[in-house]
Amino acid sequence: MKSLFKRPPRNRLAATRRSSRPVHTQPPPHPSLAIFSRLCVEGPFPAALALLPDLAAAGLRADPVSLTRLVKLCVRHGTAGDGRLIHRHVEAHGQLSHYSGGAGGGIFVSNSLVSMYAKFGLLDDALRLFDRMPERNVVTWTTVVAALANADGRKEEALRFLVAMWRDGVAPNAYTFSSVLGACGTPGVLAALHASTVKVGLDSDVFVRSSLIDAYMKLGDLDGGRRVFDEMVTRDLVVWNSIIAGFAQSGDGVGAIELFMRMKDAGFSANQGTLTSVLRACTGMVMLEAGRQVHAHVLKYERDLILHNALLDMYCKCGSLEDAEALFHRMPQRDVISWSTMISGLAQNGKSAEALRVFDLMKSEGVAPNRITMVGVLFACSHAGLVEDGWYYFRSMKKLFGIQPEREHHNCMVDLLGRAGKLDEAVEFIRDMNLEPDAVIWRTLLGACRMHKSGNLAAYAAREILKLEPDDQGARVLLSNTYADLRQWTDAEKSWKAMRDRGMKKEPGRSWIELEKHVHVFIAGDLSHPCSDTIVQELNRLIGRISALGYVPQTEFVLQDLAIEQKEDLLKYHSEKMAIAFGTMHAVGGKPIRIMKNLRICGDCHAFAKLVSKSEGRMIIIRDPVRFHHFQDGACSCGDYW
DNA sequence: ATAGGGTTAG
Repeated sequence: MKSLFKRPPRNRLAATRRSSRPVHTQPPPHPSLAIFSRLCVEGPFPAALALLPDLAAAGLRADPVSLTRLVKLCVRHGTAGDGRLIHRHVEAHGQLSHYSGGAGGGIFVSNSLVSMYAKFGLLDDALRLFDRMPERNVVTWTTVVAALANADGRKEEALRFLVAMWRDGVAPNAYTFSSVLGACGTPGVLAALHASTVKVGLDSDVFVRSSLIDAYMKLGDLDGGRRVFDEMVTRDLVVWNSIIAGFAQSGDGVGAIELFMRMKDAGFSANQGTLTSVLRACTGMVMLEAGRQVHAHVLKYERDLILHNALLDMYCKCGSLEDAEALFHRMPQRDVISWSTMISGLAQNGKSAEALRVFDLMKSEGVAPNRITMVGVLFACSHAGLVEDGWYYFRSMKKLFGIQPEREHHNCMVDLLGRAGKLDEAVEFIRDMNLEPDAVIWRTLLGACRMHKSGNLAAYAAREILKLEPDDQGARVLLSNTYADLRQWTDAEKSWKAMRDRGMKKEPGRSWIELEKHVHVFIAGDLSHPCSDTIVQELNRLIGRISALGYVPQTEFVLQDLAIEQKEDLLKYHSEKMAIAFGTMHAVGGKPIRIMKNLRICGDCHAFAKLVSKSEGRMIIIRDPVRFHHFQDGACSCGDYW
């Protein structure tokens, strides 16, 4: 150590040759600085922090290594105030340039301060310091780019900073690319950035790859993500997690689970992130049994809230409220998402009163609701016909919780009023709201009109939808049928022609059912399932049994112009009926039959399921895109109100 | 001194 402070013997060749680095002359540090440095290494750290203002007042500069170490400690302990204190020392007497210049490791200090501000979410402070720095290197730029890419609503800025750094002559590295790829808002930008990574030879970096996969998937380009994944030779766990998450999030639960199996074959074991995505895949496919298996692995991670929330949601969306509630009460911590999940889960499963009780409990525990919580609360009101409560929550959410009602909340209100048969009020609500109504709102109104058989208003809503989305086939079909019902044949003919001209095809109804951890898909009118013959036999048997209970096919649910026999045939092979028949054929023990479908259940299938639950003495649970139907002993949890 | 993957609604 001592030699550091001695001038090197200039005239002795051996000595100069031995040291490859130039040796600087340095005076011994001021005693206060020496104490400060020691405190930064050995602690107590508050004492080191307390010393900073005195050092600055005495015009003394703390050494960069110690300061950087202190900044890191502030980040670790979450003490942003202390971070600011260090920043003040750095800026005292105009010394910022010393702590952000290239030589002597000074820039490490400023970079760590920028990073500190970013980690505390104090982005504007980070940017202010960034602007004041006389020099910036790739780390400085990357820190800011990453912070902007991760903050919501500032993705374009992240891209602008990337361009600016490029122009400033600082080349992005793998850190920069892996951060900025998440900020791509369009396929074009992503393609350009992907090309850049190739050009600078960084596209084989695993961090860059996993970000690429994630970016493609988030933009809905599953094939793009898959291509990057397939091209990889060495994958790590995060890469696997990225692709699995991408599939799970885009609704391909089967694909996600297949990849998960491959991941295990490749010798990786799941971590919390993997399990969360696998649970989401199970949730999407209503794979309760598979989800339960995952639950066994979740037990190791008792403190992981995200994972537990995913598990909770899986039980809710698989219609198993007993499991959901048991888990909810056992969870060591609960955050807004846990509460929101439970509230929506109860509401969707027809337990609105309980959902509102849980909401009260949430408030009494001091957890602040967010806008998604309020969607669940309003949903609960609307599906229980609690018009007054709904109005109350809608009107007071701003004042009570500081949440401004947005589009989704207005939509809930239209649903609330419409469902309750207050169609005029719903229309009035749409007219008076401060937002321009979109197709979603009109579709909600349309649903209410159908429920309450209000033909004229339905046609009005359908026309509004078609103004905004001319290809909405549901609205088009409904409009044609309304005209037909009203015997307005010219209009009906015009509407049918419009459909033919657009070559519109109805999205086929699909139902999924899990059997022994495999998912079987049924498509309306498609008899290509390997067991189709026996399924048709079983369907006939069920129809025979429920006919005795009064079942008559309700052909008005076929929105096509066909002969009655053809309509009956179409009805008979609705996907959920086939799935129910498949379920009753393979029924074991007293387990409910669980089915998920992509469209909302039609009135005929609803009646069918109710009667089958009675004739077969078995519970049937059907999840449609919006809510659940628990059929038991001839009745449904939705109270025939959906 | 800088980086990638996971949860609620519609």
